[in-house]
Formats: sequence, structure tokens, C-alpha cells
Amino acid sequence: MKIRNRFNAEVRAAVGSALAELGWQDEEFQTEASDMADLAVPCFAMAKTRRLPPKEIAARIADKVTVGGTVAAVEAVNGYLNFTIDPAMLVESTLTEIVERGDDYGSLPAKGIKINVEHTSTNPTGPIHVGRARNPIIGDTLSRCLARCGYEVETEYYVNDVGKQVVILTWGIDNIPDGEVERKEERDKPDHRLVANYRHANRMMEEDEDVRERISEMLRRFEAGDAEVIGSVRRTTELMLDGLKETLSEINVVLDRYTWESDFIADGSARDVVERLKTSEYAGQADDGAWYLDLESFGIRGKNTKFTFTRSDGTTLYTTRDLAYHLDKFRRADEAVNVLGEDQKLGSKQLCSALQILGSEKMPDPMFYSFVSLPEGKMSTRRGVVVYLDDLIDEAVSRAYDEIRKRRSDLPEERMRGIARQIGIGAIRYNIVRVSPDKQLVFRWEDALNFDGNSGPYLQYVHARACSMLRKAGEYNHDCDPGMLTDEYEIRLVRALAGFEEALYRAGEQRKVNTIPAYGHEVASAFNQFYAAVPVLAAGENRDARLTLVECTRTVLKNVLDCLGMEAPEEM
RNA sequence: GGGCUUGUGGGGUAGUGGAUAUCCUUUCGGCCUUCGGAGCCGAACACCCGGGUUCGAAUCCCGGCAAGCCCUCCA
Repeated sequence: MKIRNRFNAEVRAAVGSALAELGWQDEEFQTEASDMADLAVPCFAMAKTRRLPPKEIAARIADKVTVGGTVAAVEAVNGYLNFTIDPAMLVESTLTEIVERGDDYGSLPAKGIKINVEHTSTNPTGPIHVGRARNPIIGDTLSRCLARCGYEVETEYYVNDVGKQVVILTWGIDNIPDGEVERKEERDKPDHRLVANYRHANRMMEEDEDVRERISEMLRRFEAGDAEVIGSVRRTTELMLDGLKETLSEINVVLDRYTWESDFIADGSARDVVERLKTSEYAGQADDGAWYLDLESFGIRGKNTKFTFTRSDGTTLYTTRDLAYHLDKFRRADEAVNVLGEDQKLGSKQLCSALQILGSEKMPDPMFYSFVSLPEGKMSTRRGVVVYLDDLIDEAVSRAYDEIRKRRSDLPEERMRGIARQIGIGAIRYNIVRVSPDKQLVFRWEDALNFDGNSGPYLQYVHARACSMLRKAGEYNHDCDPGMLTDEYEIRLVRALAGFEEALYRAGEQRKVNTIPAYGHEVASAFNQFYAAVPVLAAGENRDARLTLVECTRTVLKNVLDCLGMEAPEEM
């Protein structure tokens, strides 16, 4: 990517000296990305001080600009200066770099910064549903992009093994005889088996006063630190988590670390937070003894600006333990990103205020996503109105299998199944991550299973196509000679390949993971156009250079797919 | 009641001060004597409404309208 940086610098220098020549050296100017040029300079701001029409300004500057180096041309259009990068230099520099760096192309050198990405952290009371699936997919994609941006990344799941919900679950497992649990056709997987107990226990609690009392008693023992109850809750949570991990690994999400909420009670750090907060000037105590912080001066608005951090009996709350957790996290990492549902927005703001009060110099950087709903409304585990991620995976894989069978009867059964899995899962991940996280998403089967156009399989298809050509080509020599790649489709494809580093920057540093699928589609589409327009295997003297371009496209697509947590099948 | 977020062709979506508004899907028309048609080419169709700021607004400000989320001694 040295070429683009050099080009940007040379454009600035060229405009600067042109302005000097006109006696306008005081003028400020900016450069911007553009569809019409490799780099553009708008001249509207100068129109005011120079008292000339922008078109005239642009024309006069263009007249004085001397092209050279990476700058091939300048043109004044509609009050803009449009600069063109030297295509030969772009081709040679980009292809040489991709060939040399391979899988590493686009990555930045290590920054020496440890960044922690907390994601998923769903309540371990049932299987992951499609609504929540946005979390691991966004979190994992971000983590992969950050790693390529040079960060040392650790991913982490915060396990909520404390509180009413997990106690209800545990009670339901320990007290409802297996035969009595009302079951649908659940798959043989711990999270699916156990959620039936959870639902059943919830229903019993609603209908039966005695059950309600027994669960309350269990909760009281839990909060009093009863080792037996805490231990049994921990065990059911672990069981449930095994099921969740299995699903996550199906979609290529593997987390580095699991941190248990109950540990912050056990090691006394949550208590510690309470004691420190009590001494703060924002702290107050309700008549019945509950402690709170008044966060009105921190910009918290609404009916209630109070942030309660102990119950009236002095026990800690979720938010208190979350504070202890964040202090712990900051001891292990330089930066922390939290991928959270939009319902956590206020809580996250309160958390940050409390951290500020505690004197923490680090703050988590939250990334929120809107919930996915069904056309018929909100998803709910308790009501059973859900599409489980496991079911979506099965459906997508089976659709992919049908497609592959239609066109590749030559492949052995086992191979078809393997590829179907890669494609089905790719379709899911791509489809979920392609939409900006703050946009609400309505889950529709026909979108989730889309294999055409702006889809995961489209990217994978182009990768497979490139692989197929390289297979057929046999031996060839790398050739990055720009004289051999002068077709407009070739140049356009190279321009797309050269944009990878910038795409990673947007996705990682600017936290816009949804731009990676768009970038991948741009590359894939440029390749398909090149493919339709330019012969490769029968290309005569251009053959080596074109094969090199195909190989470079394949490399970039493979890297993009890796960022998206998708497989790069060599045939499909 | 208050706060946060979103509103772009028929459906979905990119774009946070700049040019002729991106891409997918859909519909219609074309492309299989070329290396994989999960493809390519062409056409149609859009910035929620009303004010304001600015040389210039999809983008910023104010006021509406609509959708989602939040305002637990829940997690």
C-alpha cells in the first residue's frame, strides 16, 4: 500500500506548488475519495476568497499542476480537480506486494496494543437464536479485522451464572423428573434439551405458589453464598455453555476466554467496588438501605437518574459485578470493546460513569447492534417464538447441498456435504454482518438463504472460479509487468485489490464491520467482469501476467473471507 | 413524559457537508463456438415530511411523523 500513500502525498505536493505559482499559497485545500477519480480536490471553498467561480479556480490550478511520479493526470471538472494514479505503477506495485505477502497482504505490523473484545455473552438459559446471532458474528468479524490491523486481540465471553434466570433453570433441571418435561422435537444438544426444563420451570412458577416459594428459597441461598447451590448453578451453566460453544464453533466462532460472573462475588472484588462507591460524592442511600449513585450530572436523563449498586440487604447487583469485571479486564488489556445489544445502551453509559467515579482511566468502547426480529414480531426464548441459530444453520447447509448436487454430480457425497457446510455457513455470516449494526433487521428466510448477488456464496464462487483457472493453468511464472495488463477491466480489478488495507482500516479502527462484505463484493464483481471480458488461459504473451492477476485476486478474496470467518472452498 | 437509534427505488442496502446518489434483489430485454451461468451486459424505479444554516444538505440544526430499544433493589 505504499503506492497509495505516495500518490496521496504527491497530489498534495502538486496542488501546493500550483497554488504557490498562482500566488494563492495561503489557500487551504482538502483531498477526498471519489468515484470519478483516484483522488479529488474540491475547489469551492477557494471560490469565496478568490472571488472566482469554482470551475475557473479548478481550471487555473489544473493548468499549473505538473504531473509526474505516481500522478498520471489531472483534470478540472465541475469545480473539482480530479487526479489519476499512474495505472502502470499501481499494477506493478500492487501485484508485487500481493505475491510477496500472500495471506499477510493488507495486514499492518504489530502495534503492541492488547485489545479485548467481549462478545456474545448471551444468558446461558437457552440456545442461541437468530436475534442474538448478530453478536458473535459482529464480534468475531471485528476481532479478525483488528488482528489484521496489528492489534493483539483477545476475545472473551462473560458468563452470567448469577441471578434469577439461571437459578430457575437449575431448579428446573434438578426438580422436574425427565419424563414430565414438556418437549417438542428438540435436537440432541444440551442447550436445546435444557431450555425445555427452563420453559417448564417458568410455567410451573407462574401457576404454582409453592414452586415460586421453593425457587425464591434457592435464590436466597444462592445470594447468601451457599456453596452447594452456587456449585449446582455453575454446573448447569457449564452444561448449557457446552451447547452454545458447539453452535458457535459451527459458525467458526471460537472465543479465547470465558469469565464467570460468580467469580467476582467469590473473590470479593464486587464487594470492594461497593465499598469504594459508597465513599463517592455521588453516592446516596435509600430509606430501606439500598445504595445508589445519582448520575444526573453525568448526562443521564429520564424518570430516574439513580443507578442502584446494592440491594436493601446489601447484596450486589449485576451492574456492580460488571464494574468489578471491567476493572479486571482493564488489568489484562490496553483497550476493551464490548459488543452489546441496543438494550444495554443506558446500562453501558451508567457503567462508564461509575468507572469514572472509581477513577478508572480506561473506558470500554461499546458497539451496539439492533435486534433482529421476525416478520411476526419480537423473538422470545421463554415464549418459544424463535428461530434458533442451529435450525438456520441446518436449513442453509441443506439448501447449499441441493444447489451443489444440481451442478456437481461428479463430486463424492462426502465432499459435497463438506462444501455445503462451508457455503451454508458463509451465507449466514455474510448476510448478518453485511448490514450496519445500528439498523434493525427483520429476519426473512429468503434473505438469509440468498446465494446470489450480494451474498457469501458469490464471494466463494469467485474464489473457486479463480482456483479452477489456476488448477487448469498448471505451471506459470509470476509476471507483474504492467505492460502486460493494460485492459480497463484489468486495471479496475487491480484498483479493487489495492483497496484492501483501507477496507480493513474502516472495519477495524472505525468499527464498521459491515463494510467488509461490501468490499469483498466489489472485488468479486470486478473479477467476474474481467473474467467475462478478458481471456486468460488462451492469452498468449499476456498469459503469465493474467494468471498472476487471477492468483492475486484469489489471495485477496481468501483474506477477505478469512476476515468474515468464512471458508474459501477451492471448488463448489 | 424523557433519552438513545433508525427512516434512501416495489423490497433490502452503501454513503455523515460536495459532482450524474452505491450495490443487491425484483421486473423487462439481451449473452451459453471461451477459462465454472451461484455468472456477464442493458433498461426501469429512491434520499419520511416541514422549516433553517451553507457557495453547496441524503448528510448539520430545529420542529413533526413512523419504527426499534431503554428509563428494575432484573441479568
